[in-house]
Amino acid sequence: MKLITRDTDYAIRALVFIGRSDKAIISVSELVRELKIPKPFLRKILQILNKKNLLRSYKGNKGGFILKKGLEKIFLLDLIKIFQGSLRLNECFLRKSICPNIKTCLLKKKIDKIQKLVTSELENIDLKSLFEK
Amino acid sequence: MKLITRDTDYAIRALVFIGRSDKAIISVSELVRELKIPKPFLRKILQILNKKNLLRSYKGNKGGFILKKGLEKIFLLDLIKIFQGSLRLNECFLRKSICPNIKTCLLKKKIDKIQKLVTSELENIDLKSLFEK
DNA sequence: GACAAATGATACTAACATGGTATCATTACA
DNA sequence: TGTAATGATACCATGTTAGTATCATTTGTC
Repeated sequence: MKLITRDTDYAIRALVFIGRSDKAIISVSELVRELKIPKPFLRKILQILNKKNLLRSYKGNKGGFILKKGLEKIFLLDLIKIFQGSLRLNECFLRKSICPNIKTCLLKKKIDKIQKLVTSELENIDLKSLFEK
Repeated sequence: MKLITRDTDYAIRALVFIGRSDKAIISVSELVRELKIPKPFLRKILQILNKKNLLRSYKGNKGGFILKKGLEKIFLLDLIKIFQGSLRLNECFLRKSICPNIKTCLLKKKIDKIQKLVTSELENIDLKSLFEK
């Protein structure tokens, strides 16, 4: 089981690189040189981040991306939601018709508790904290 | 992201049913009637549980399975390990040659902490606790 | 002993998710 | 006007999950 998939991971690294750079605009080509991520894949990821309002893009020659908000305002949970869908650890496999106690199912409740734990951790990790001790 | 896959889920339900039954031996056919799980799939799951020493099997007519240890001694983490491999939330995607700070990577450390949290929860949930308030 | 009903072993398959490519259109700086 | 960038979108490869199919073996019951 993975908590973070590859696209989320790449997104983190790209955002952190952009945020820490002193250049105004960073292009995908530049990111690829630094981060060794396949270019078309990274492009796709940045396009998504652009649509989700974490980046702003500039088209045309000398174009690229800038952060739309500070790294300290971007949280791991945001990125996981974007690339992996909302965190729902507690989905039940048995339909209501089969499992009569879906409302009271203790397994569901216990997993729900774990999910709350994980979520509360992830929503407090911002990207800035990933490179500052 | 799923914390528990379908085979783990089915295994839980089958084990709990066997453990709560007052019959001596439970066959797959019986379980299928009660739990509405596809028979060949459930057979495969029980064969694995047998090999992993959670069940003991009896072949032949009137055969079936019994628990090899009490439900209070079977923990969620055991089953997750059997069907989903060991829980490793913190695997890193970038090779050492690319990511120089693999040893000090803060992301890895933070996810490691979450993994410890989740593990310590899962290893304390036994199957008996799933139907006793 | 024969039959039926069970598990053991194992190979196969279908569907979905993940990780990535490829291509063409559009934009904008120099 | 050329070139280097992003936008949009369709496609593809691989792995994992979920499930089937089949044949062999065992064992209780008549």
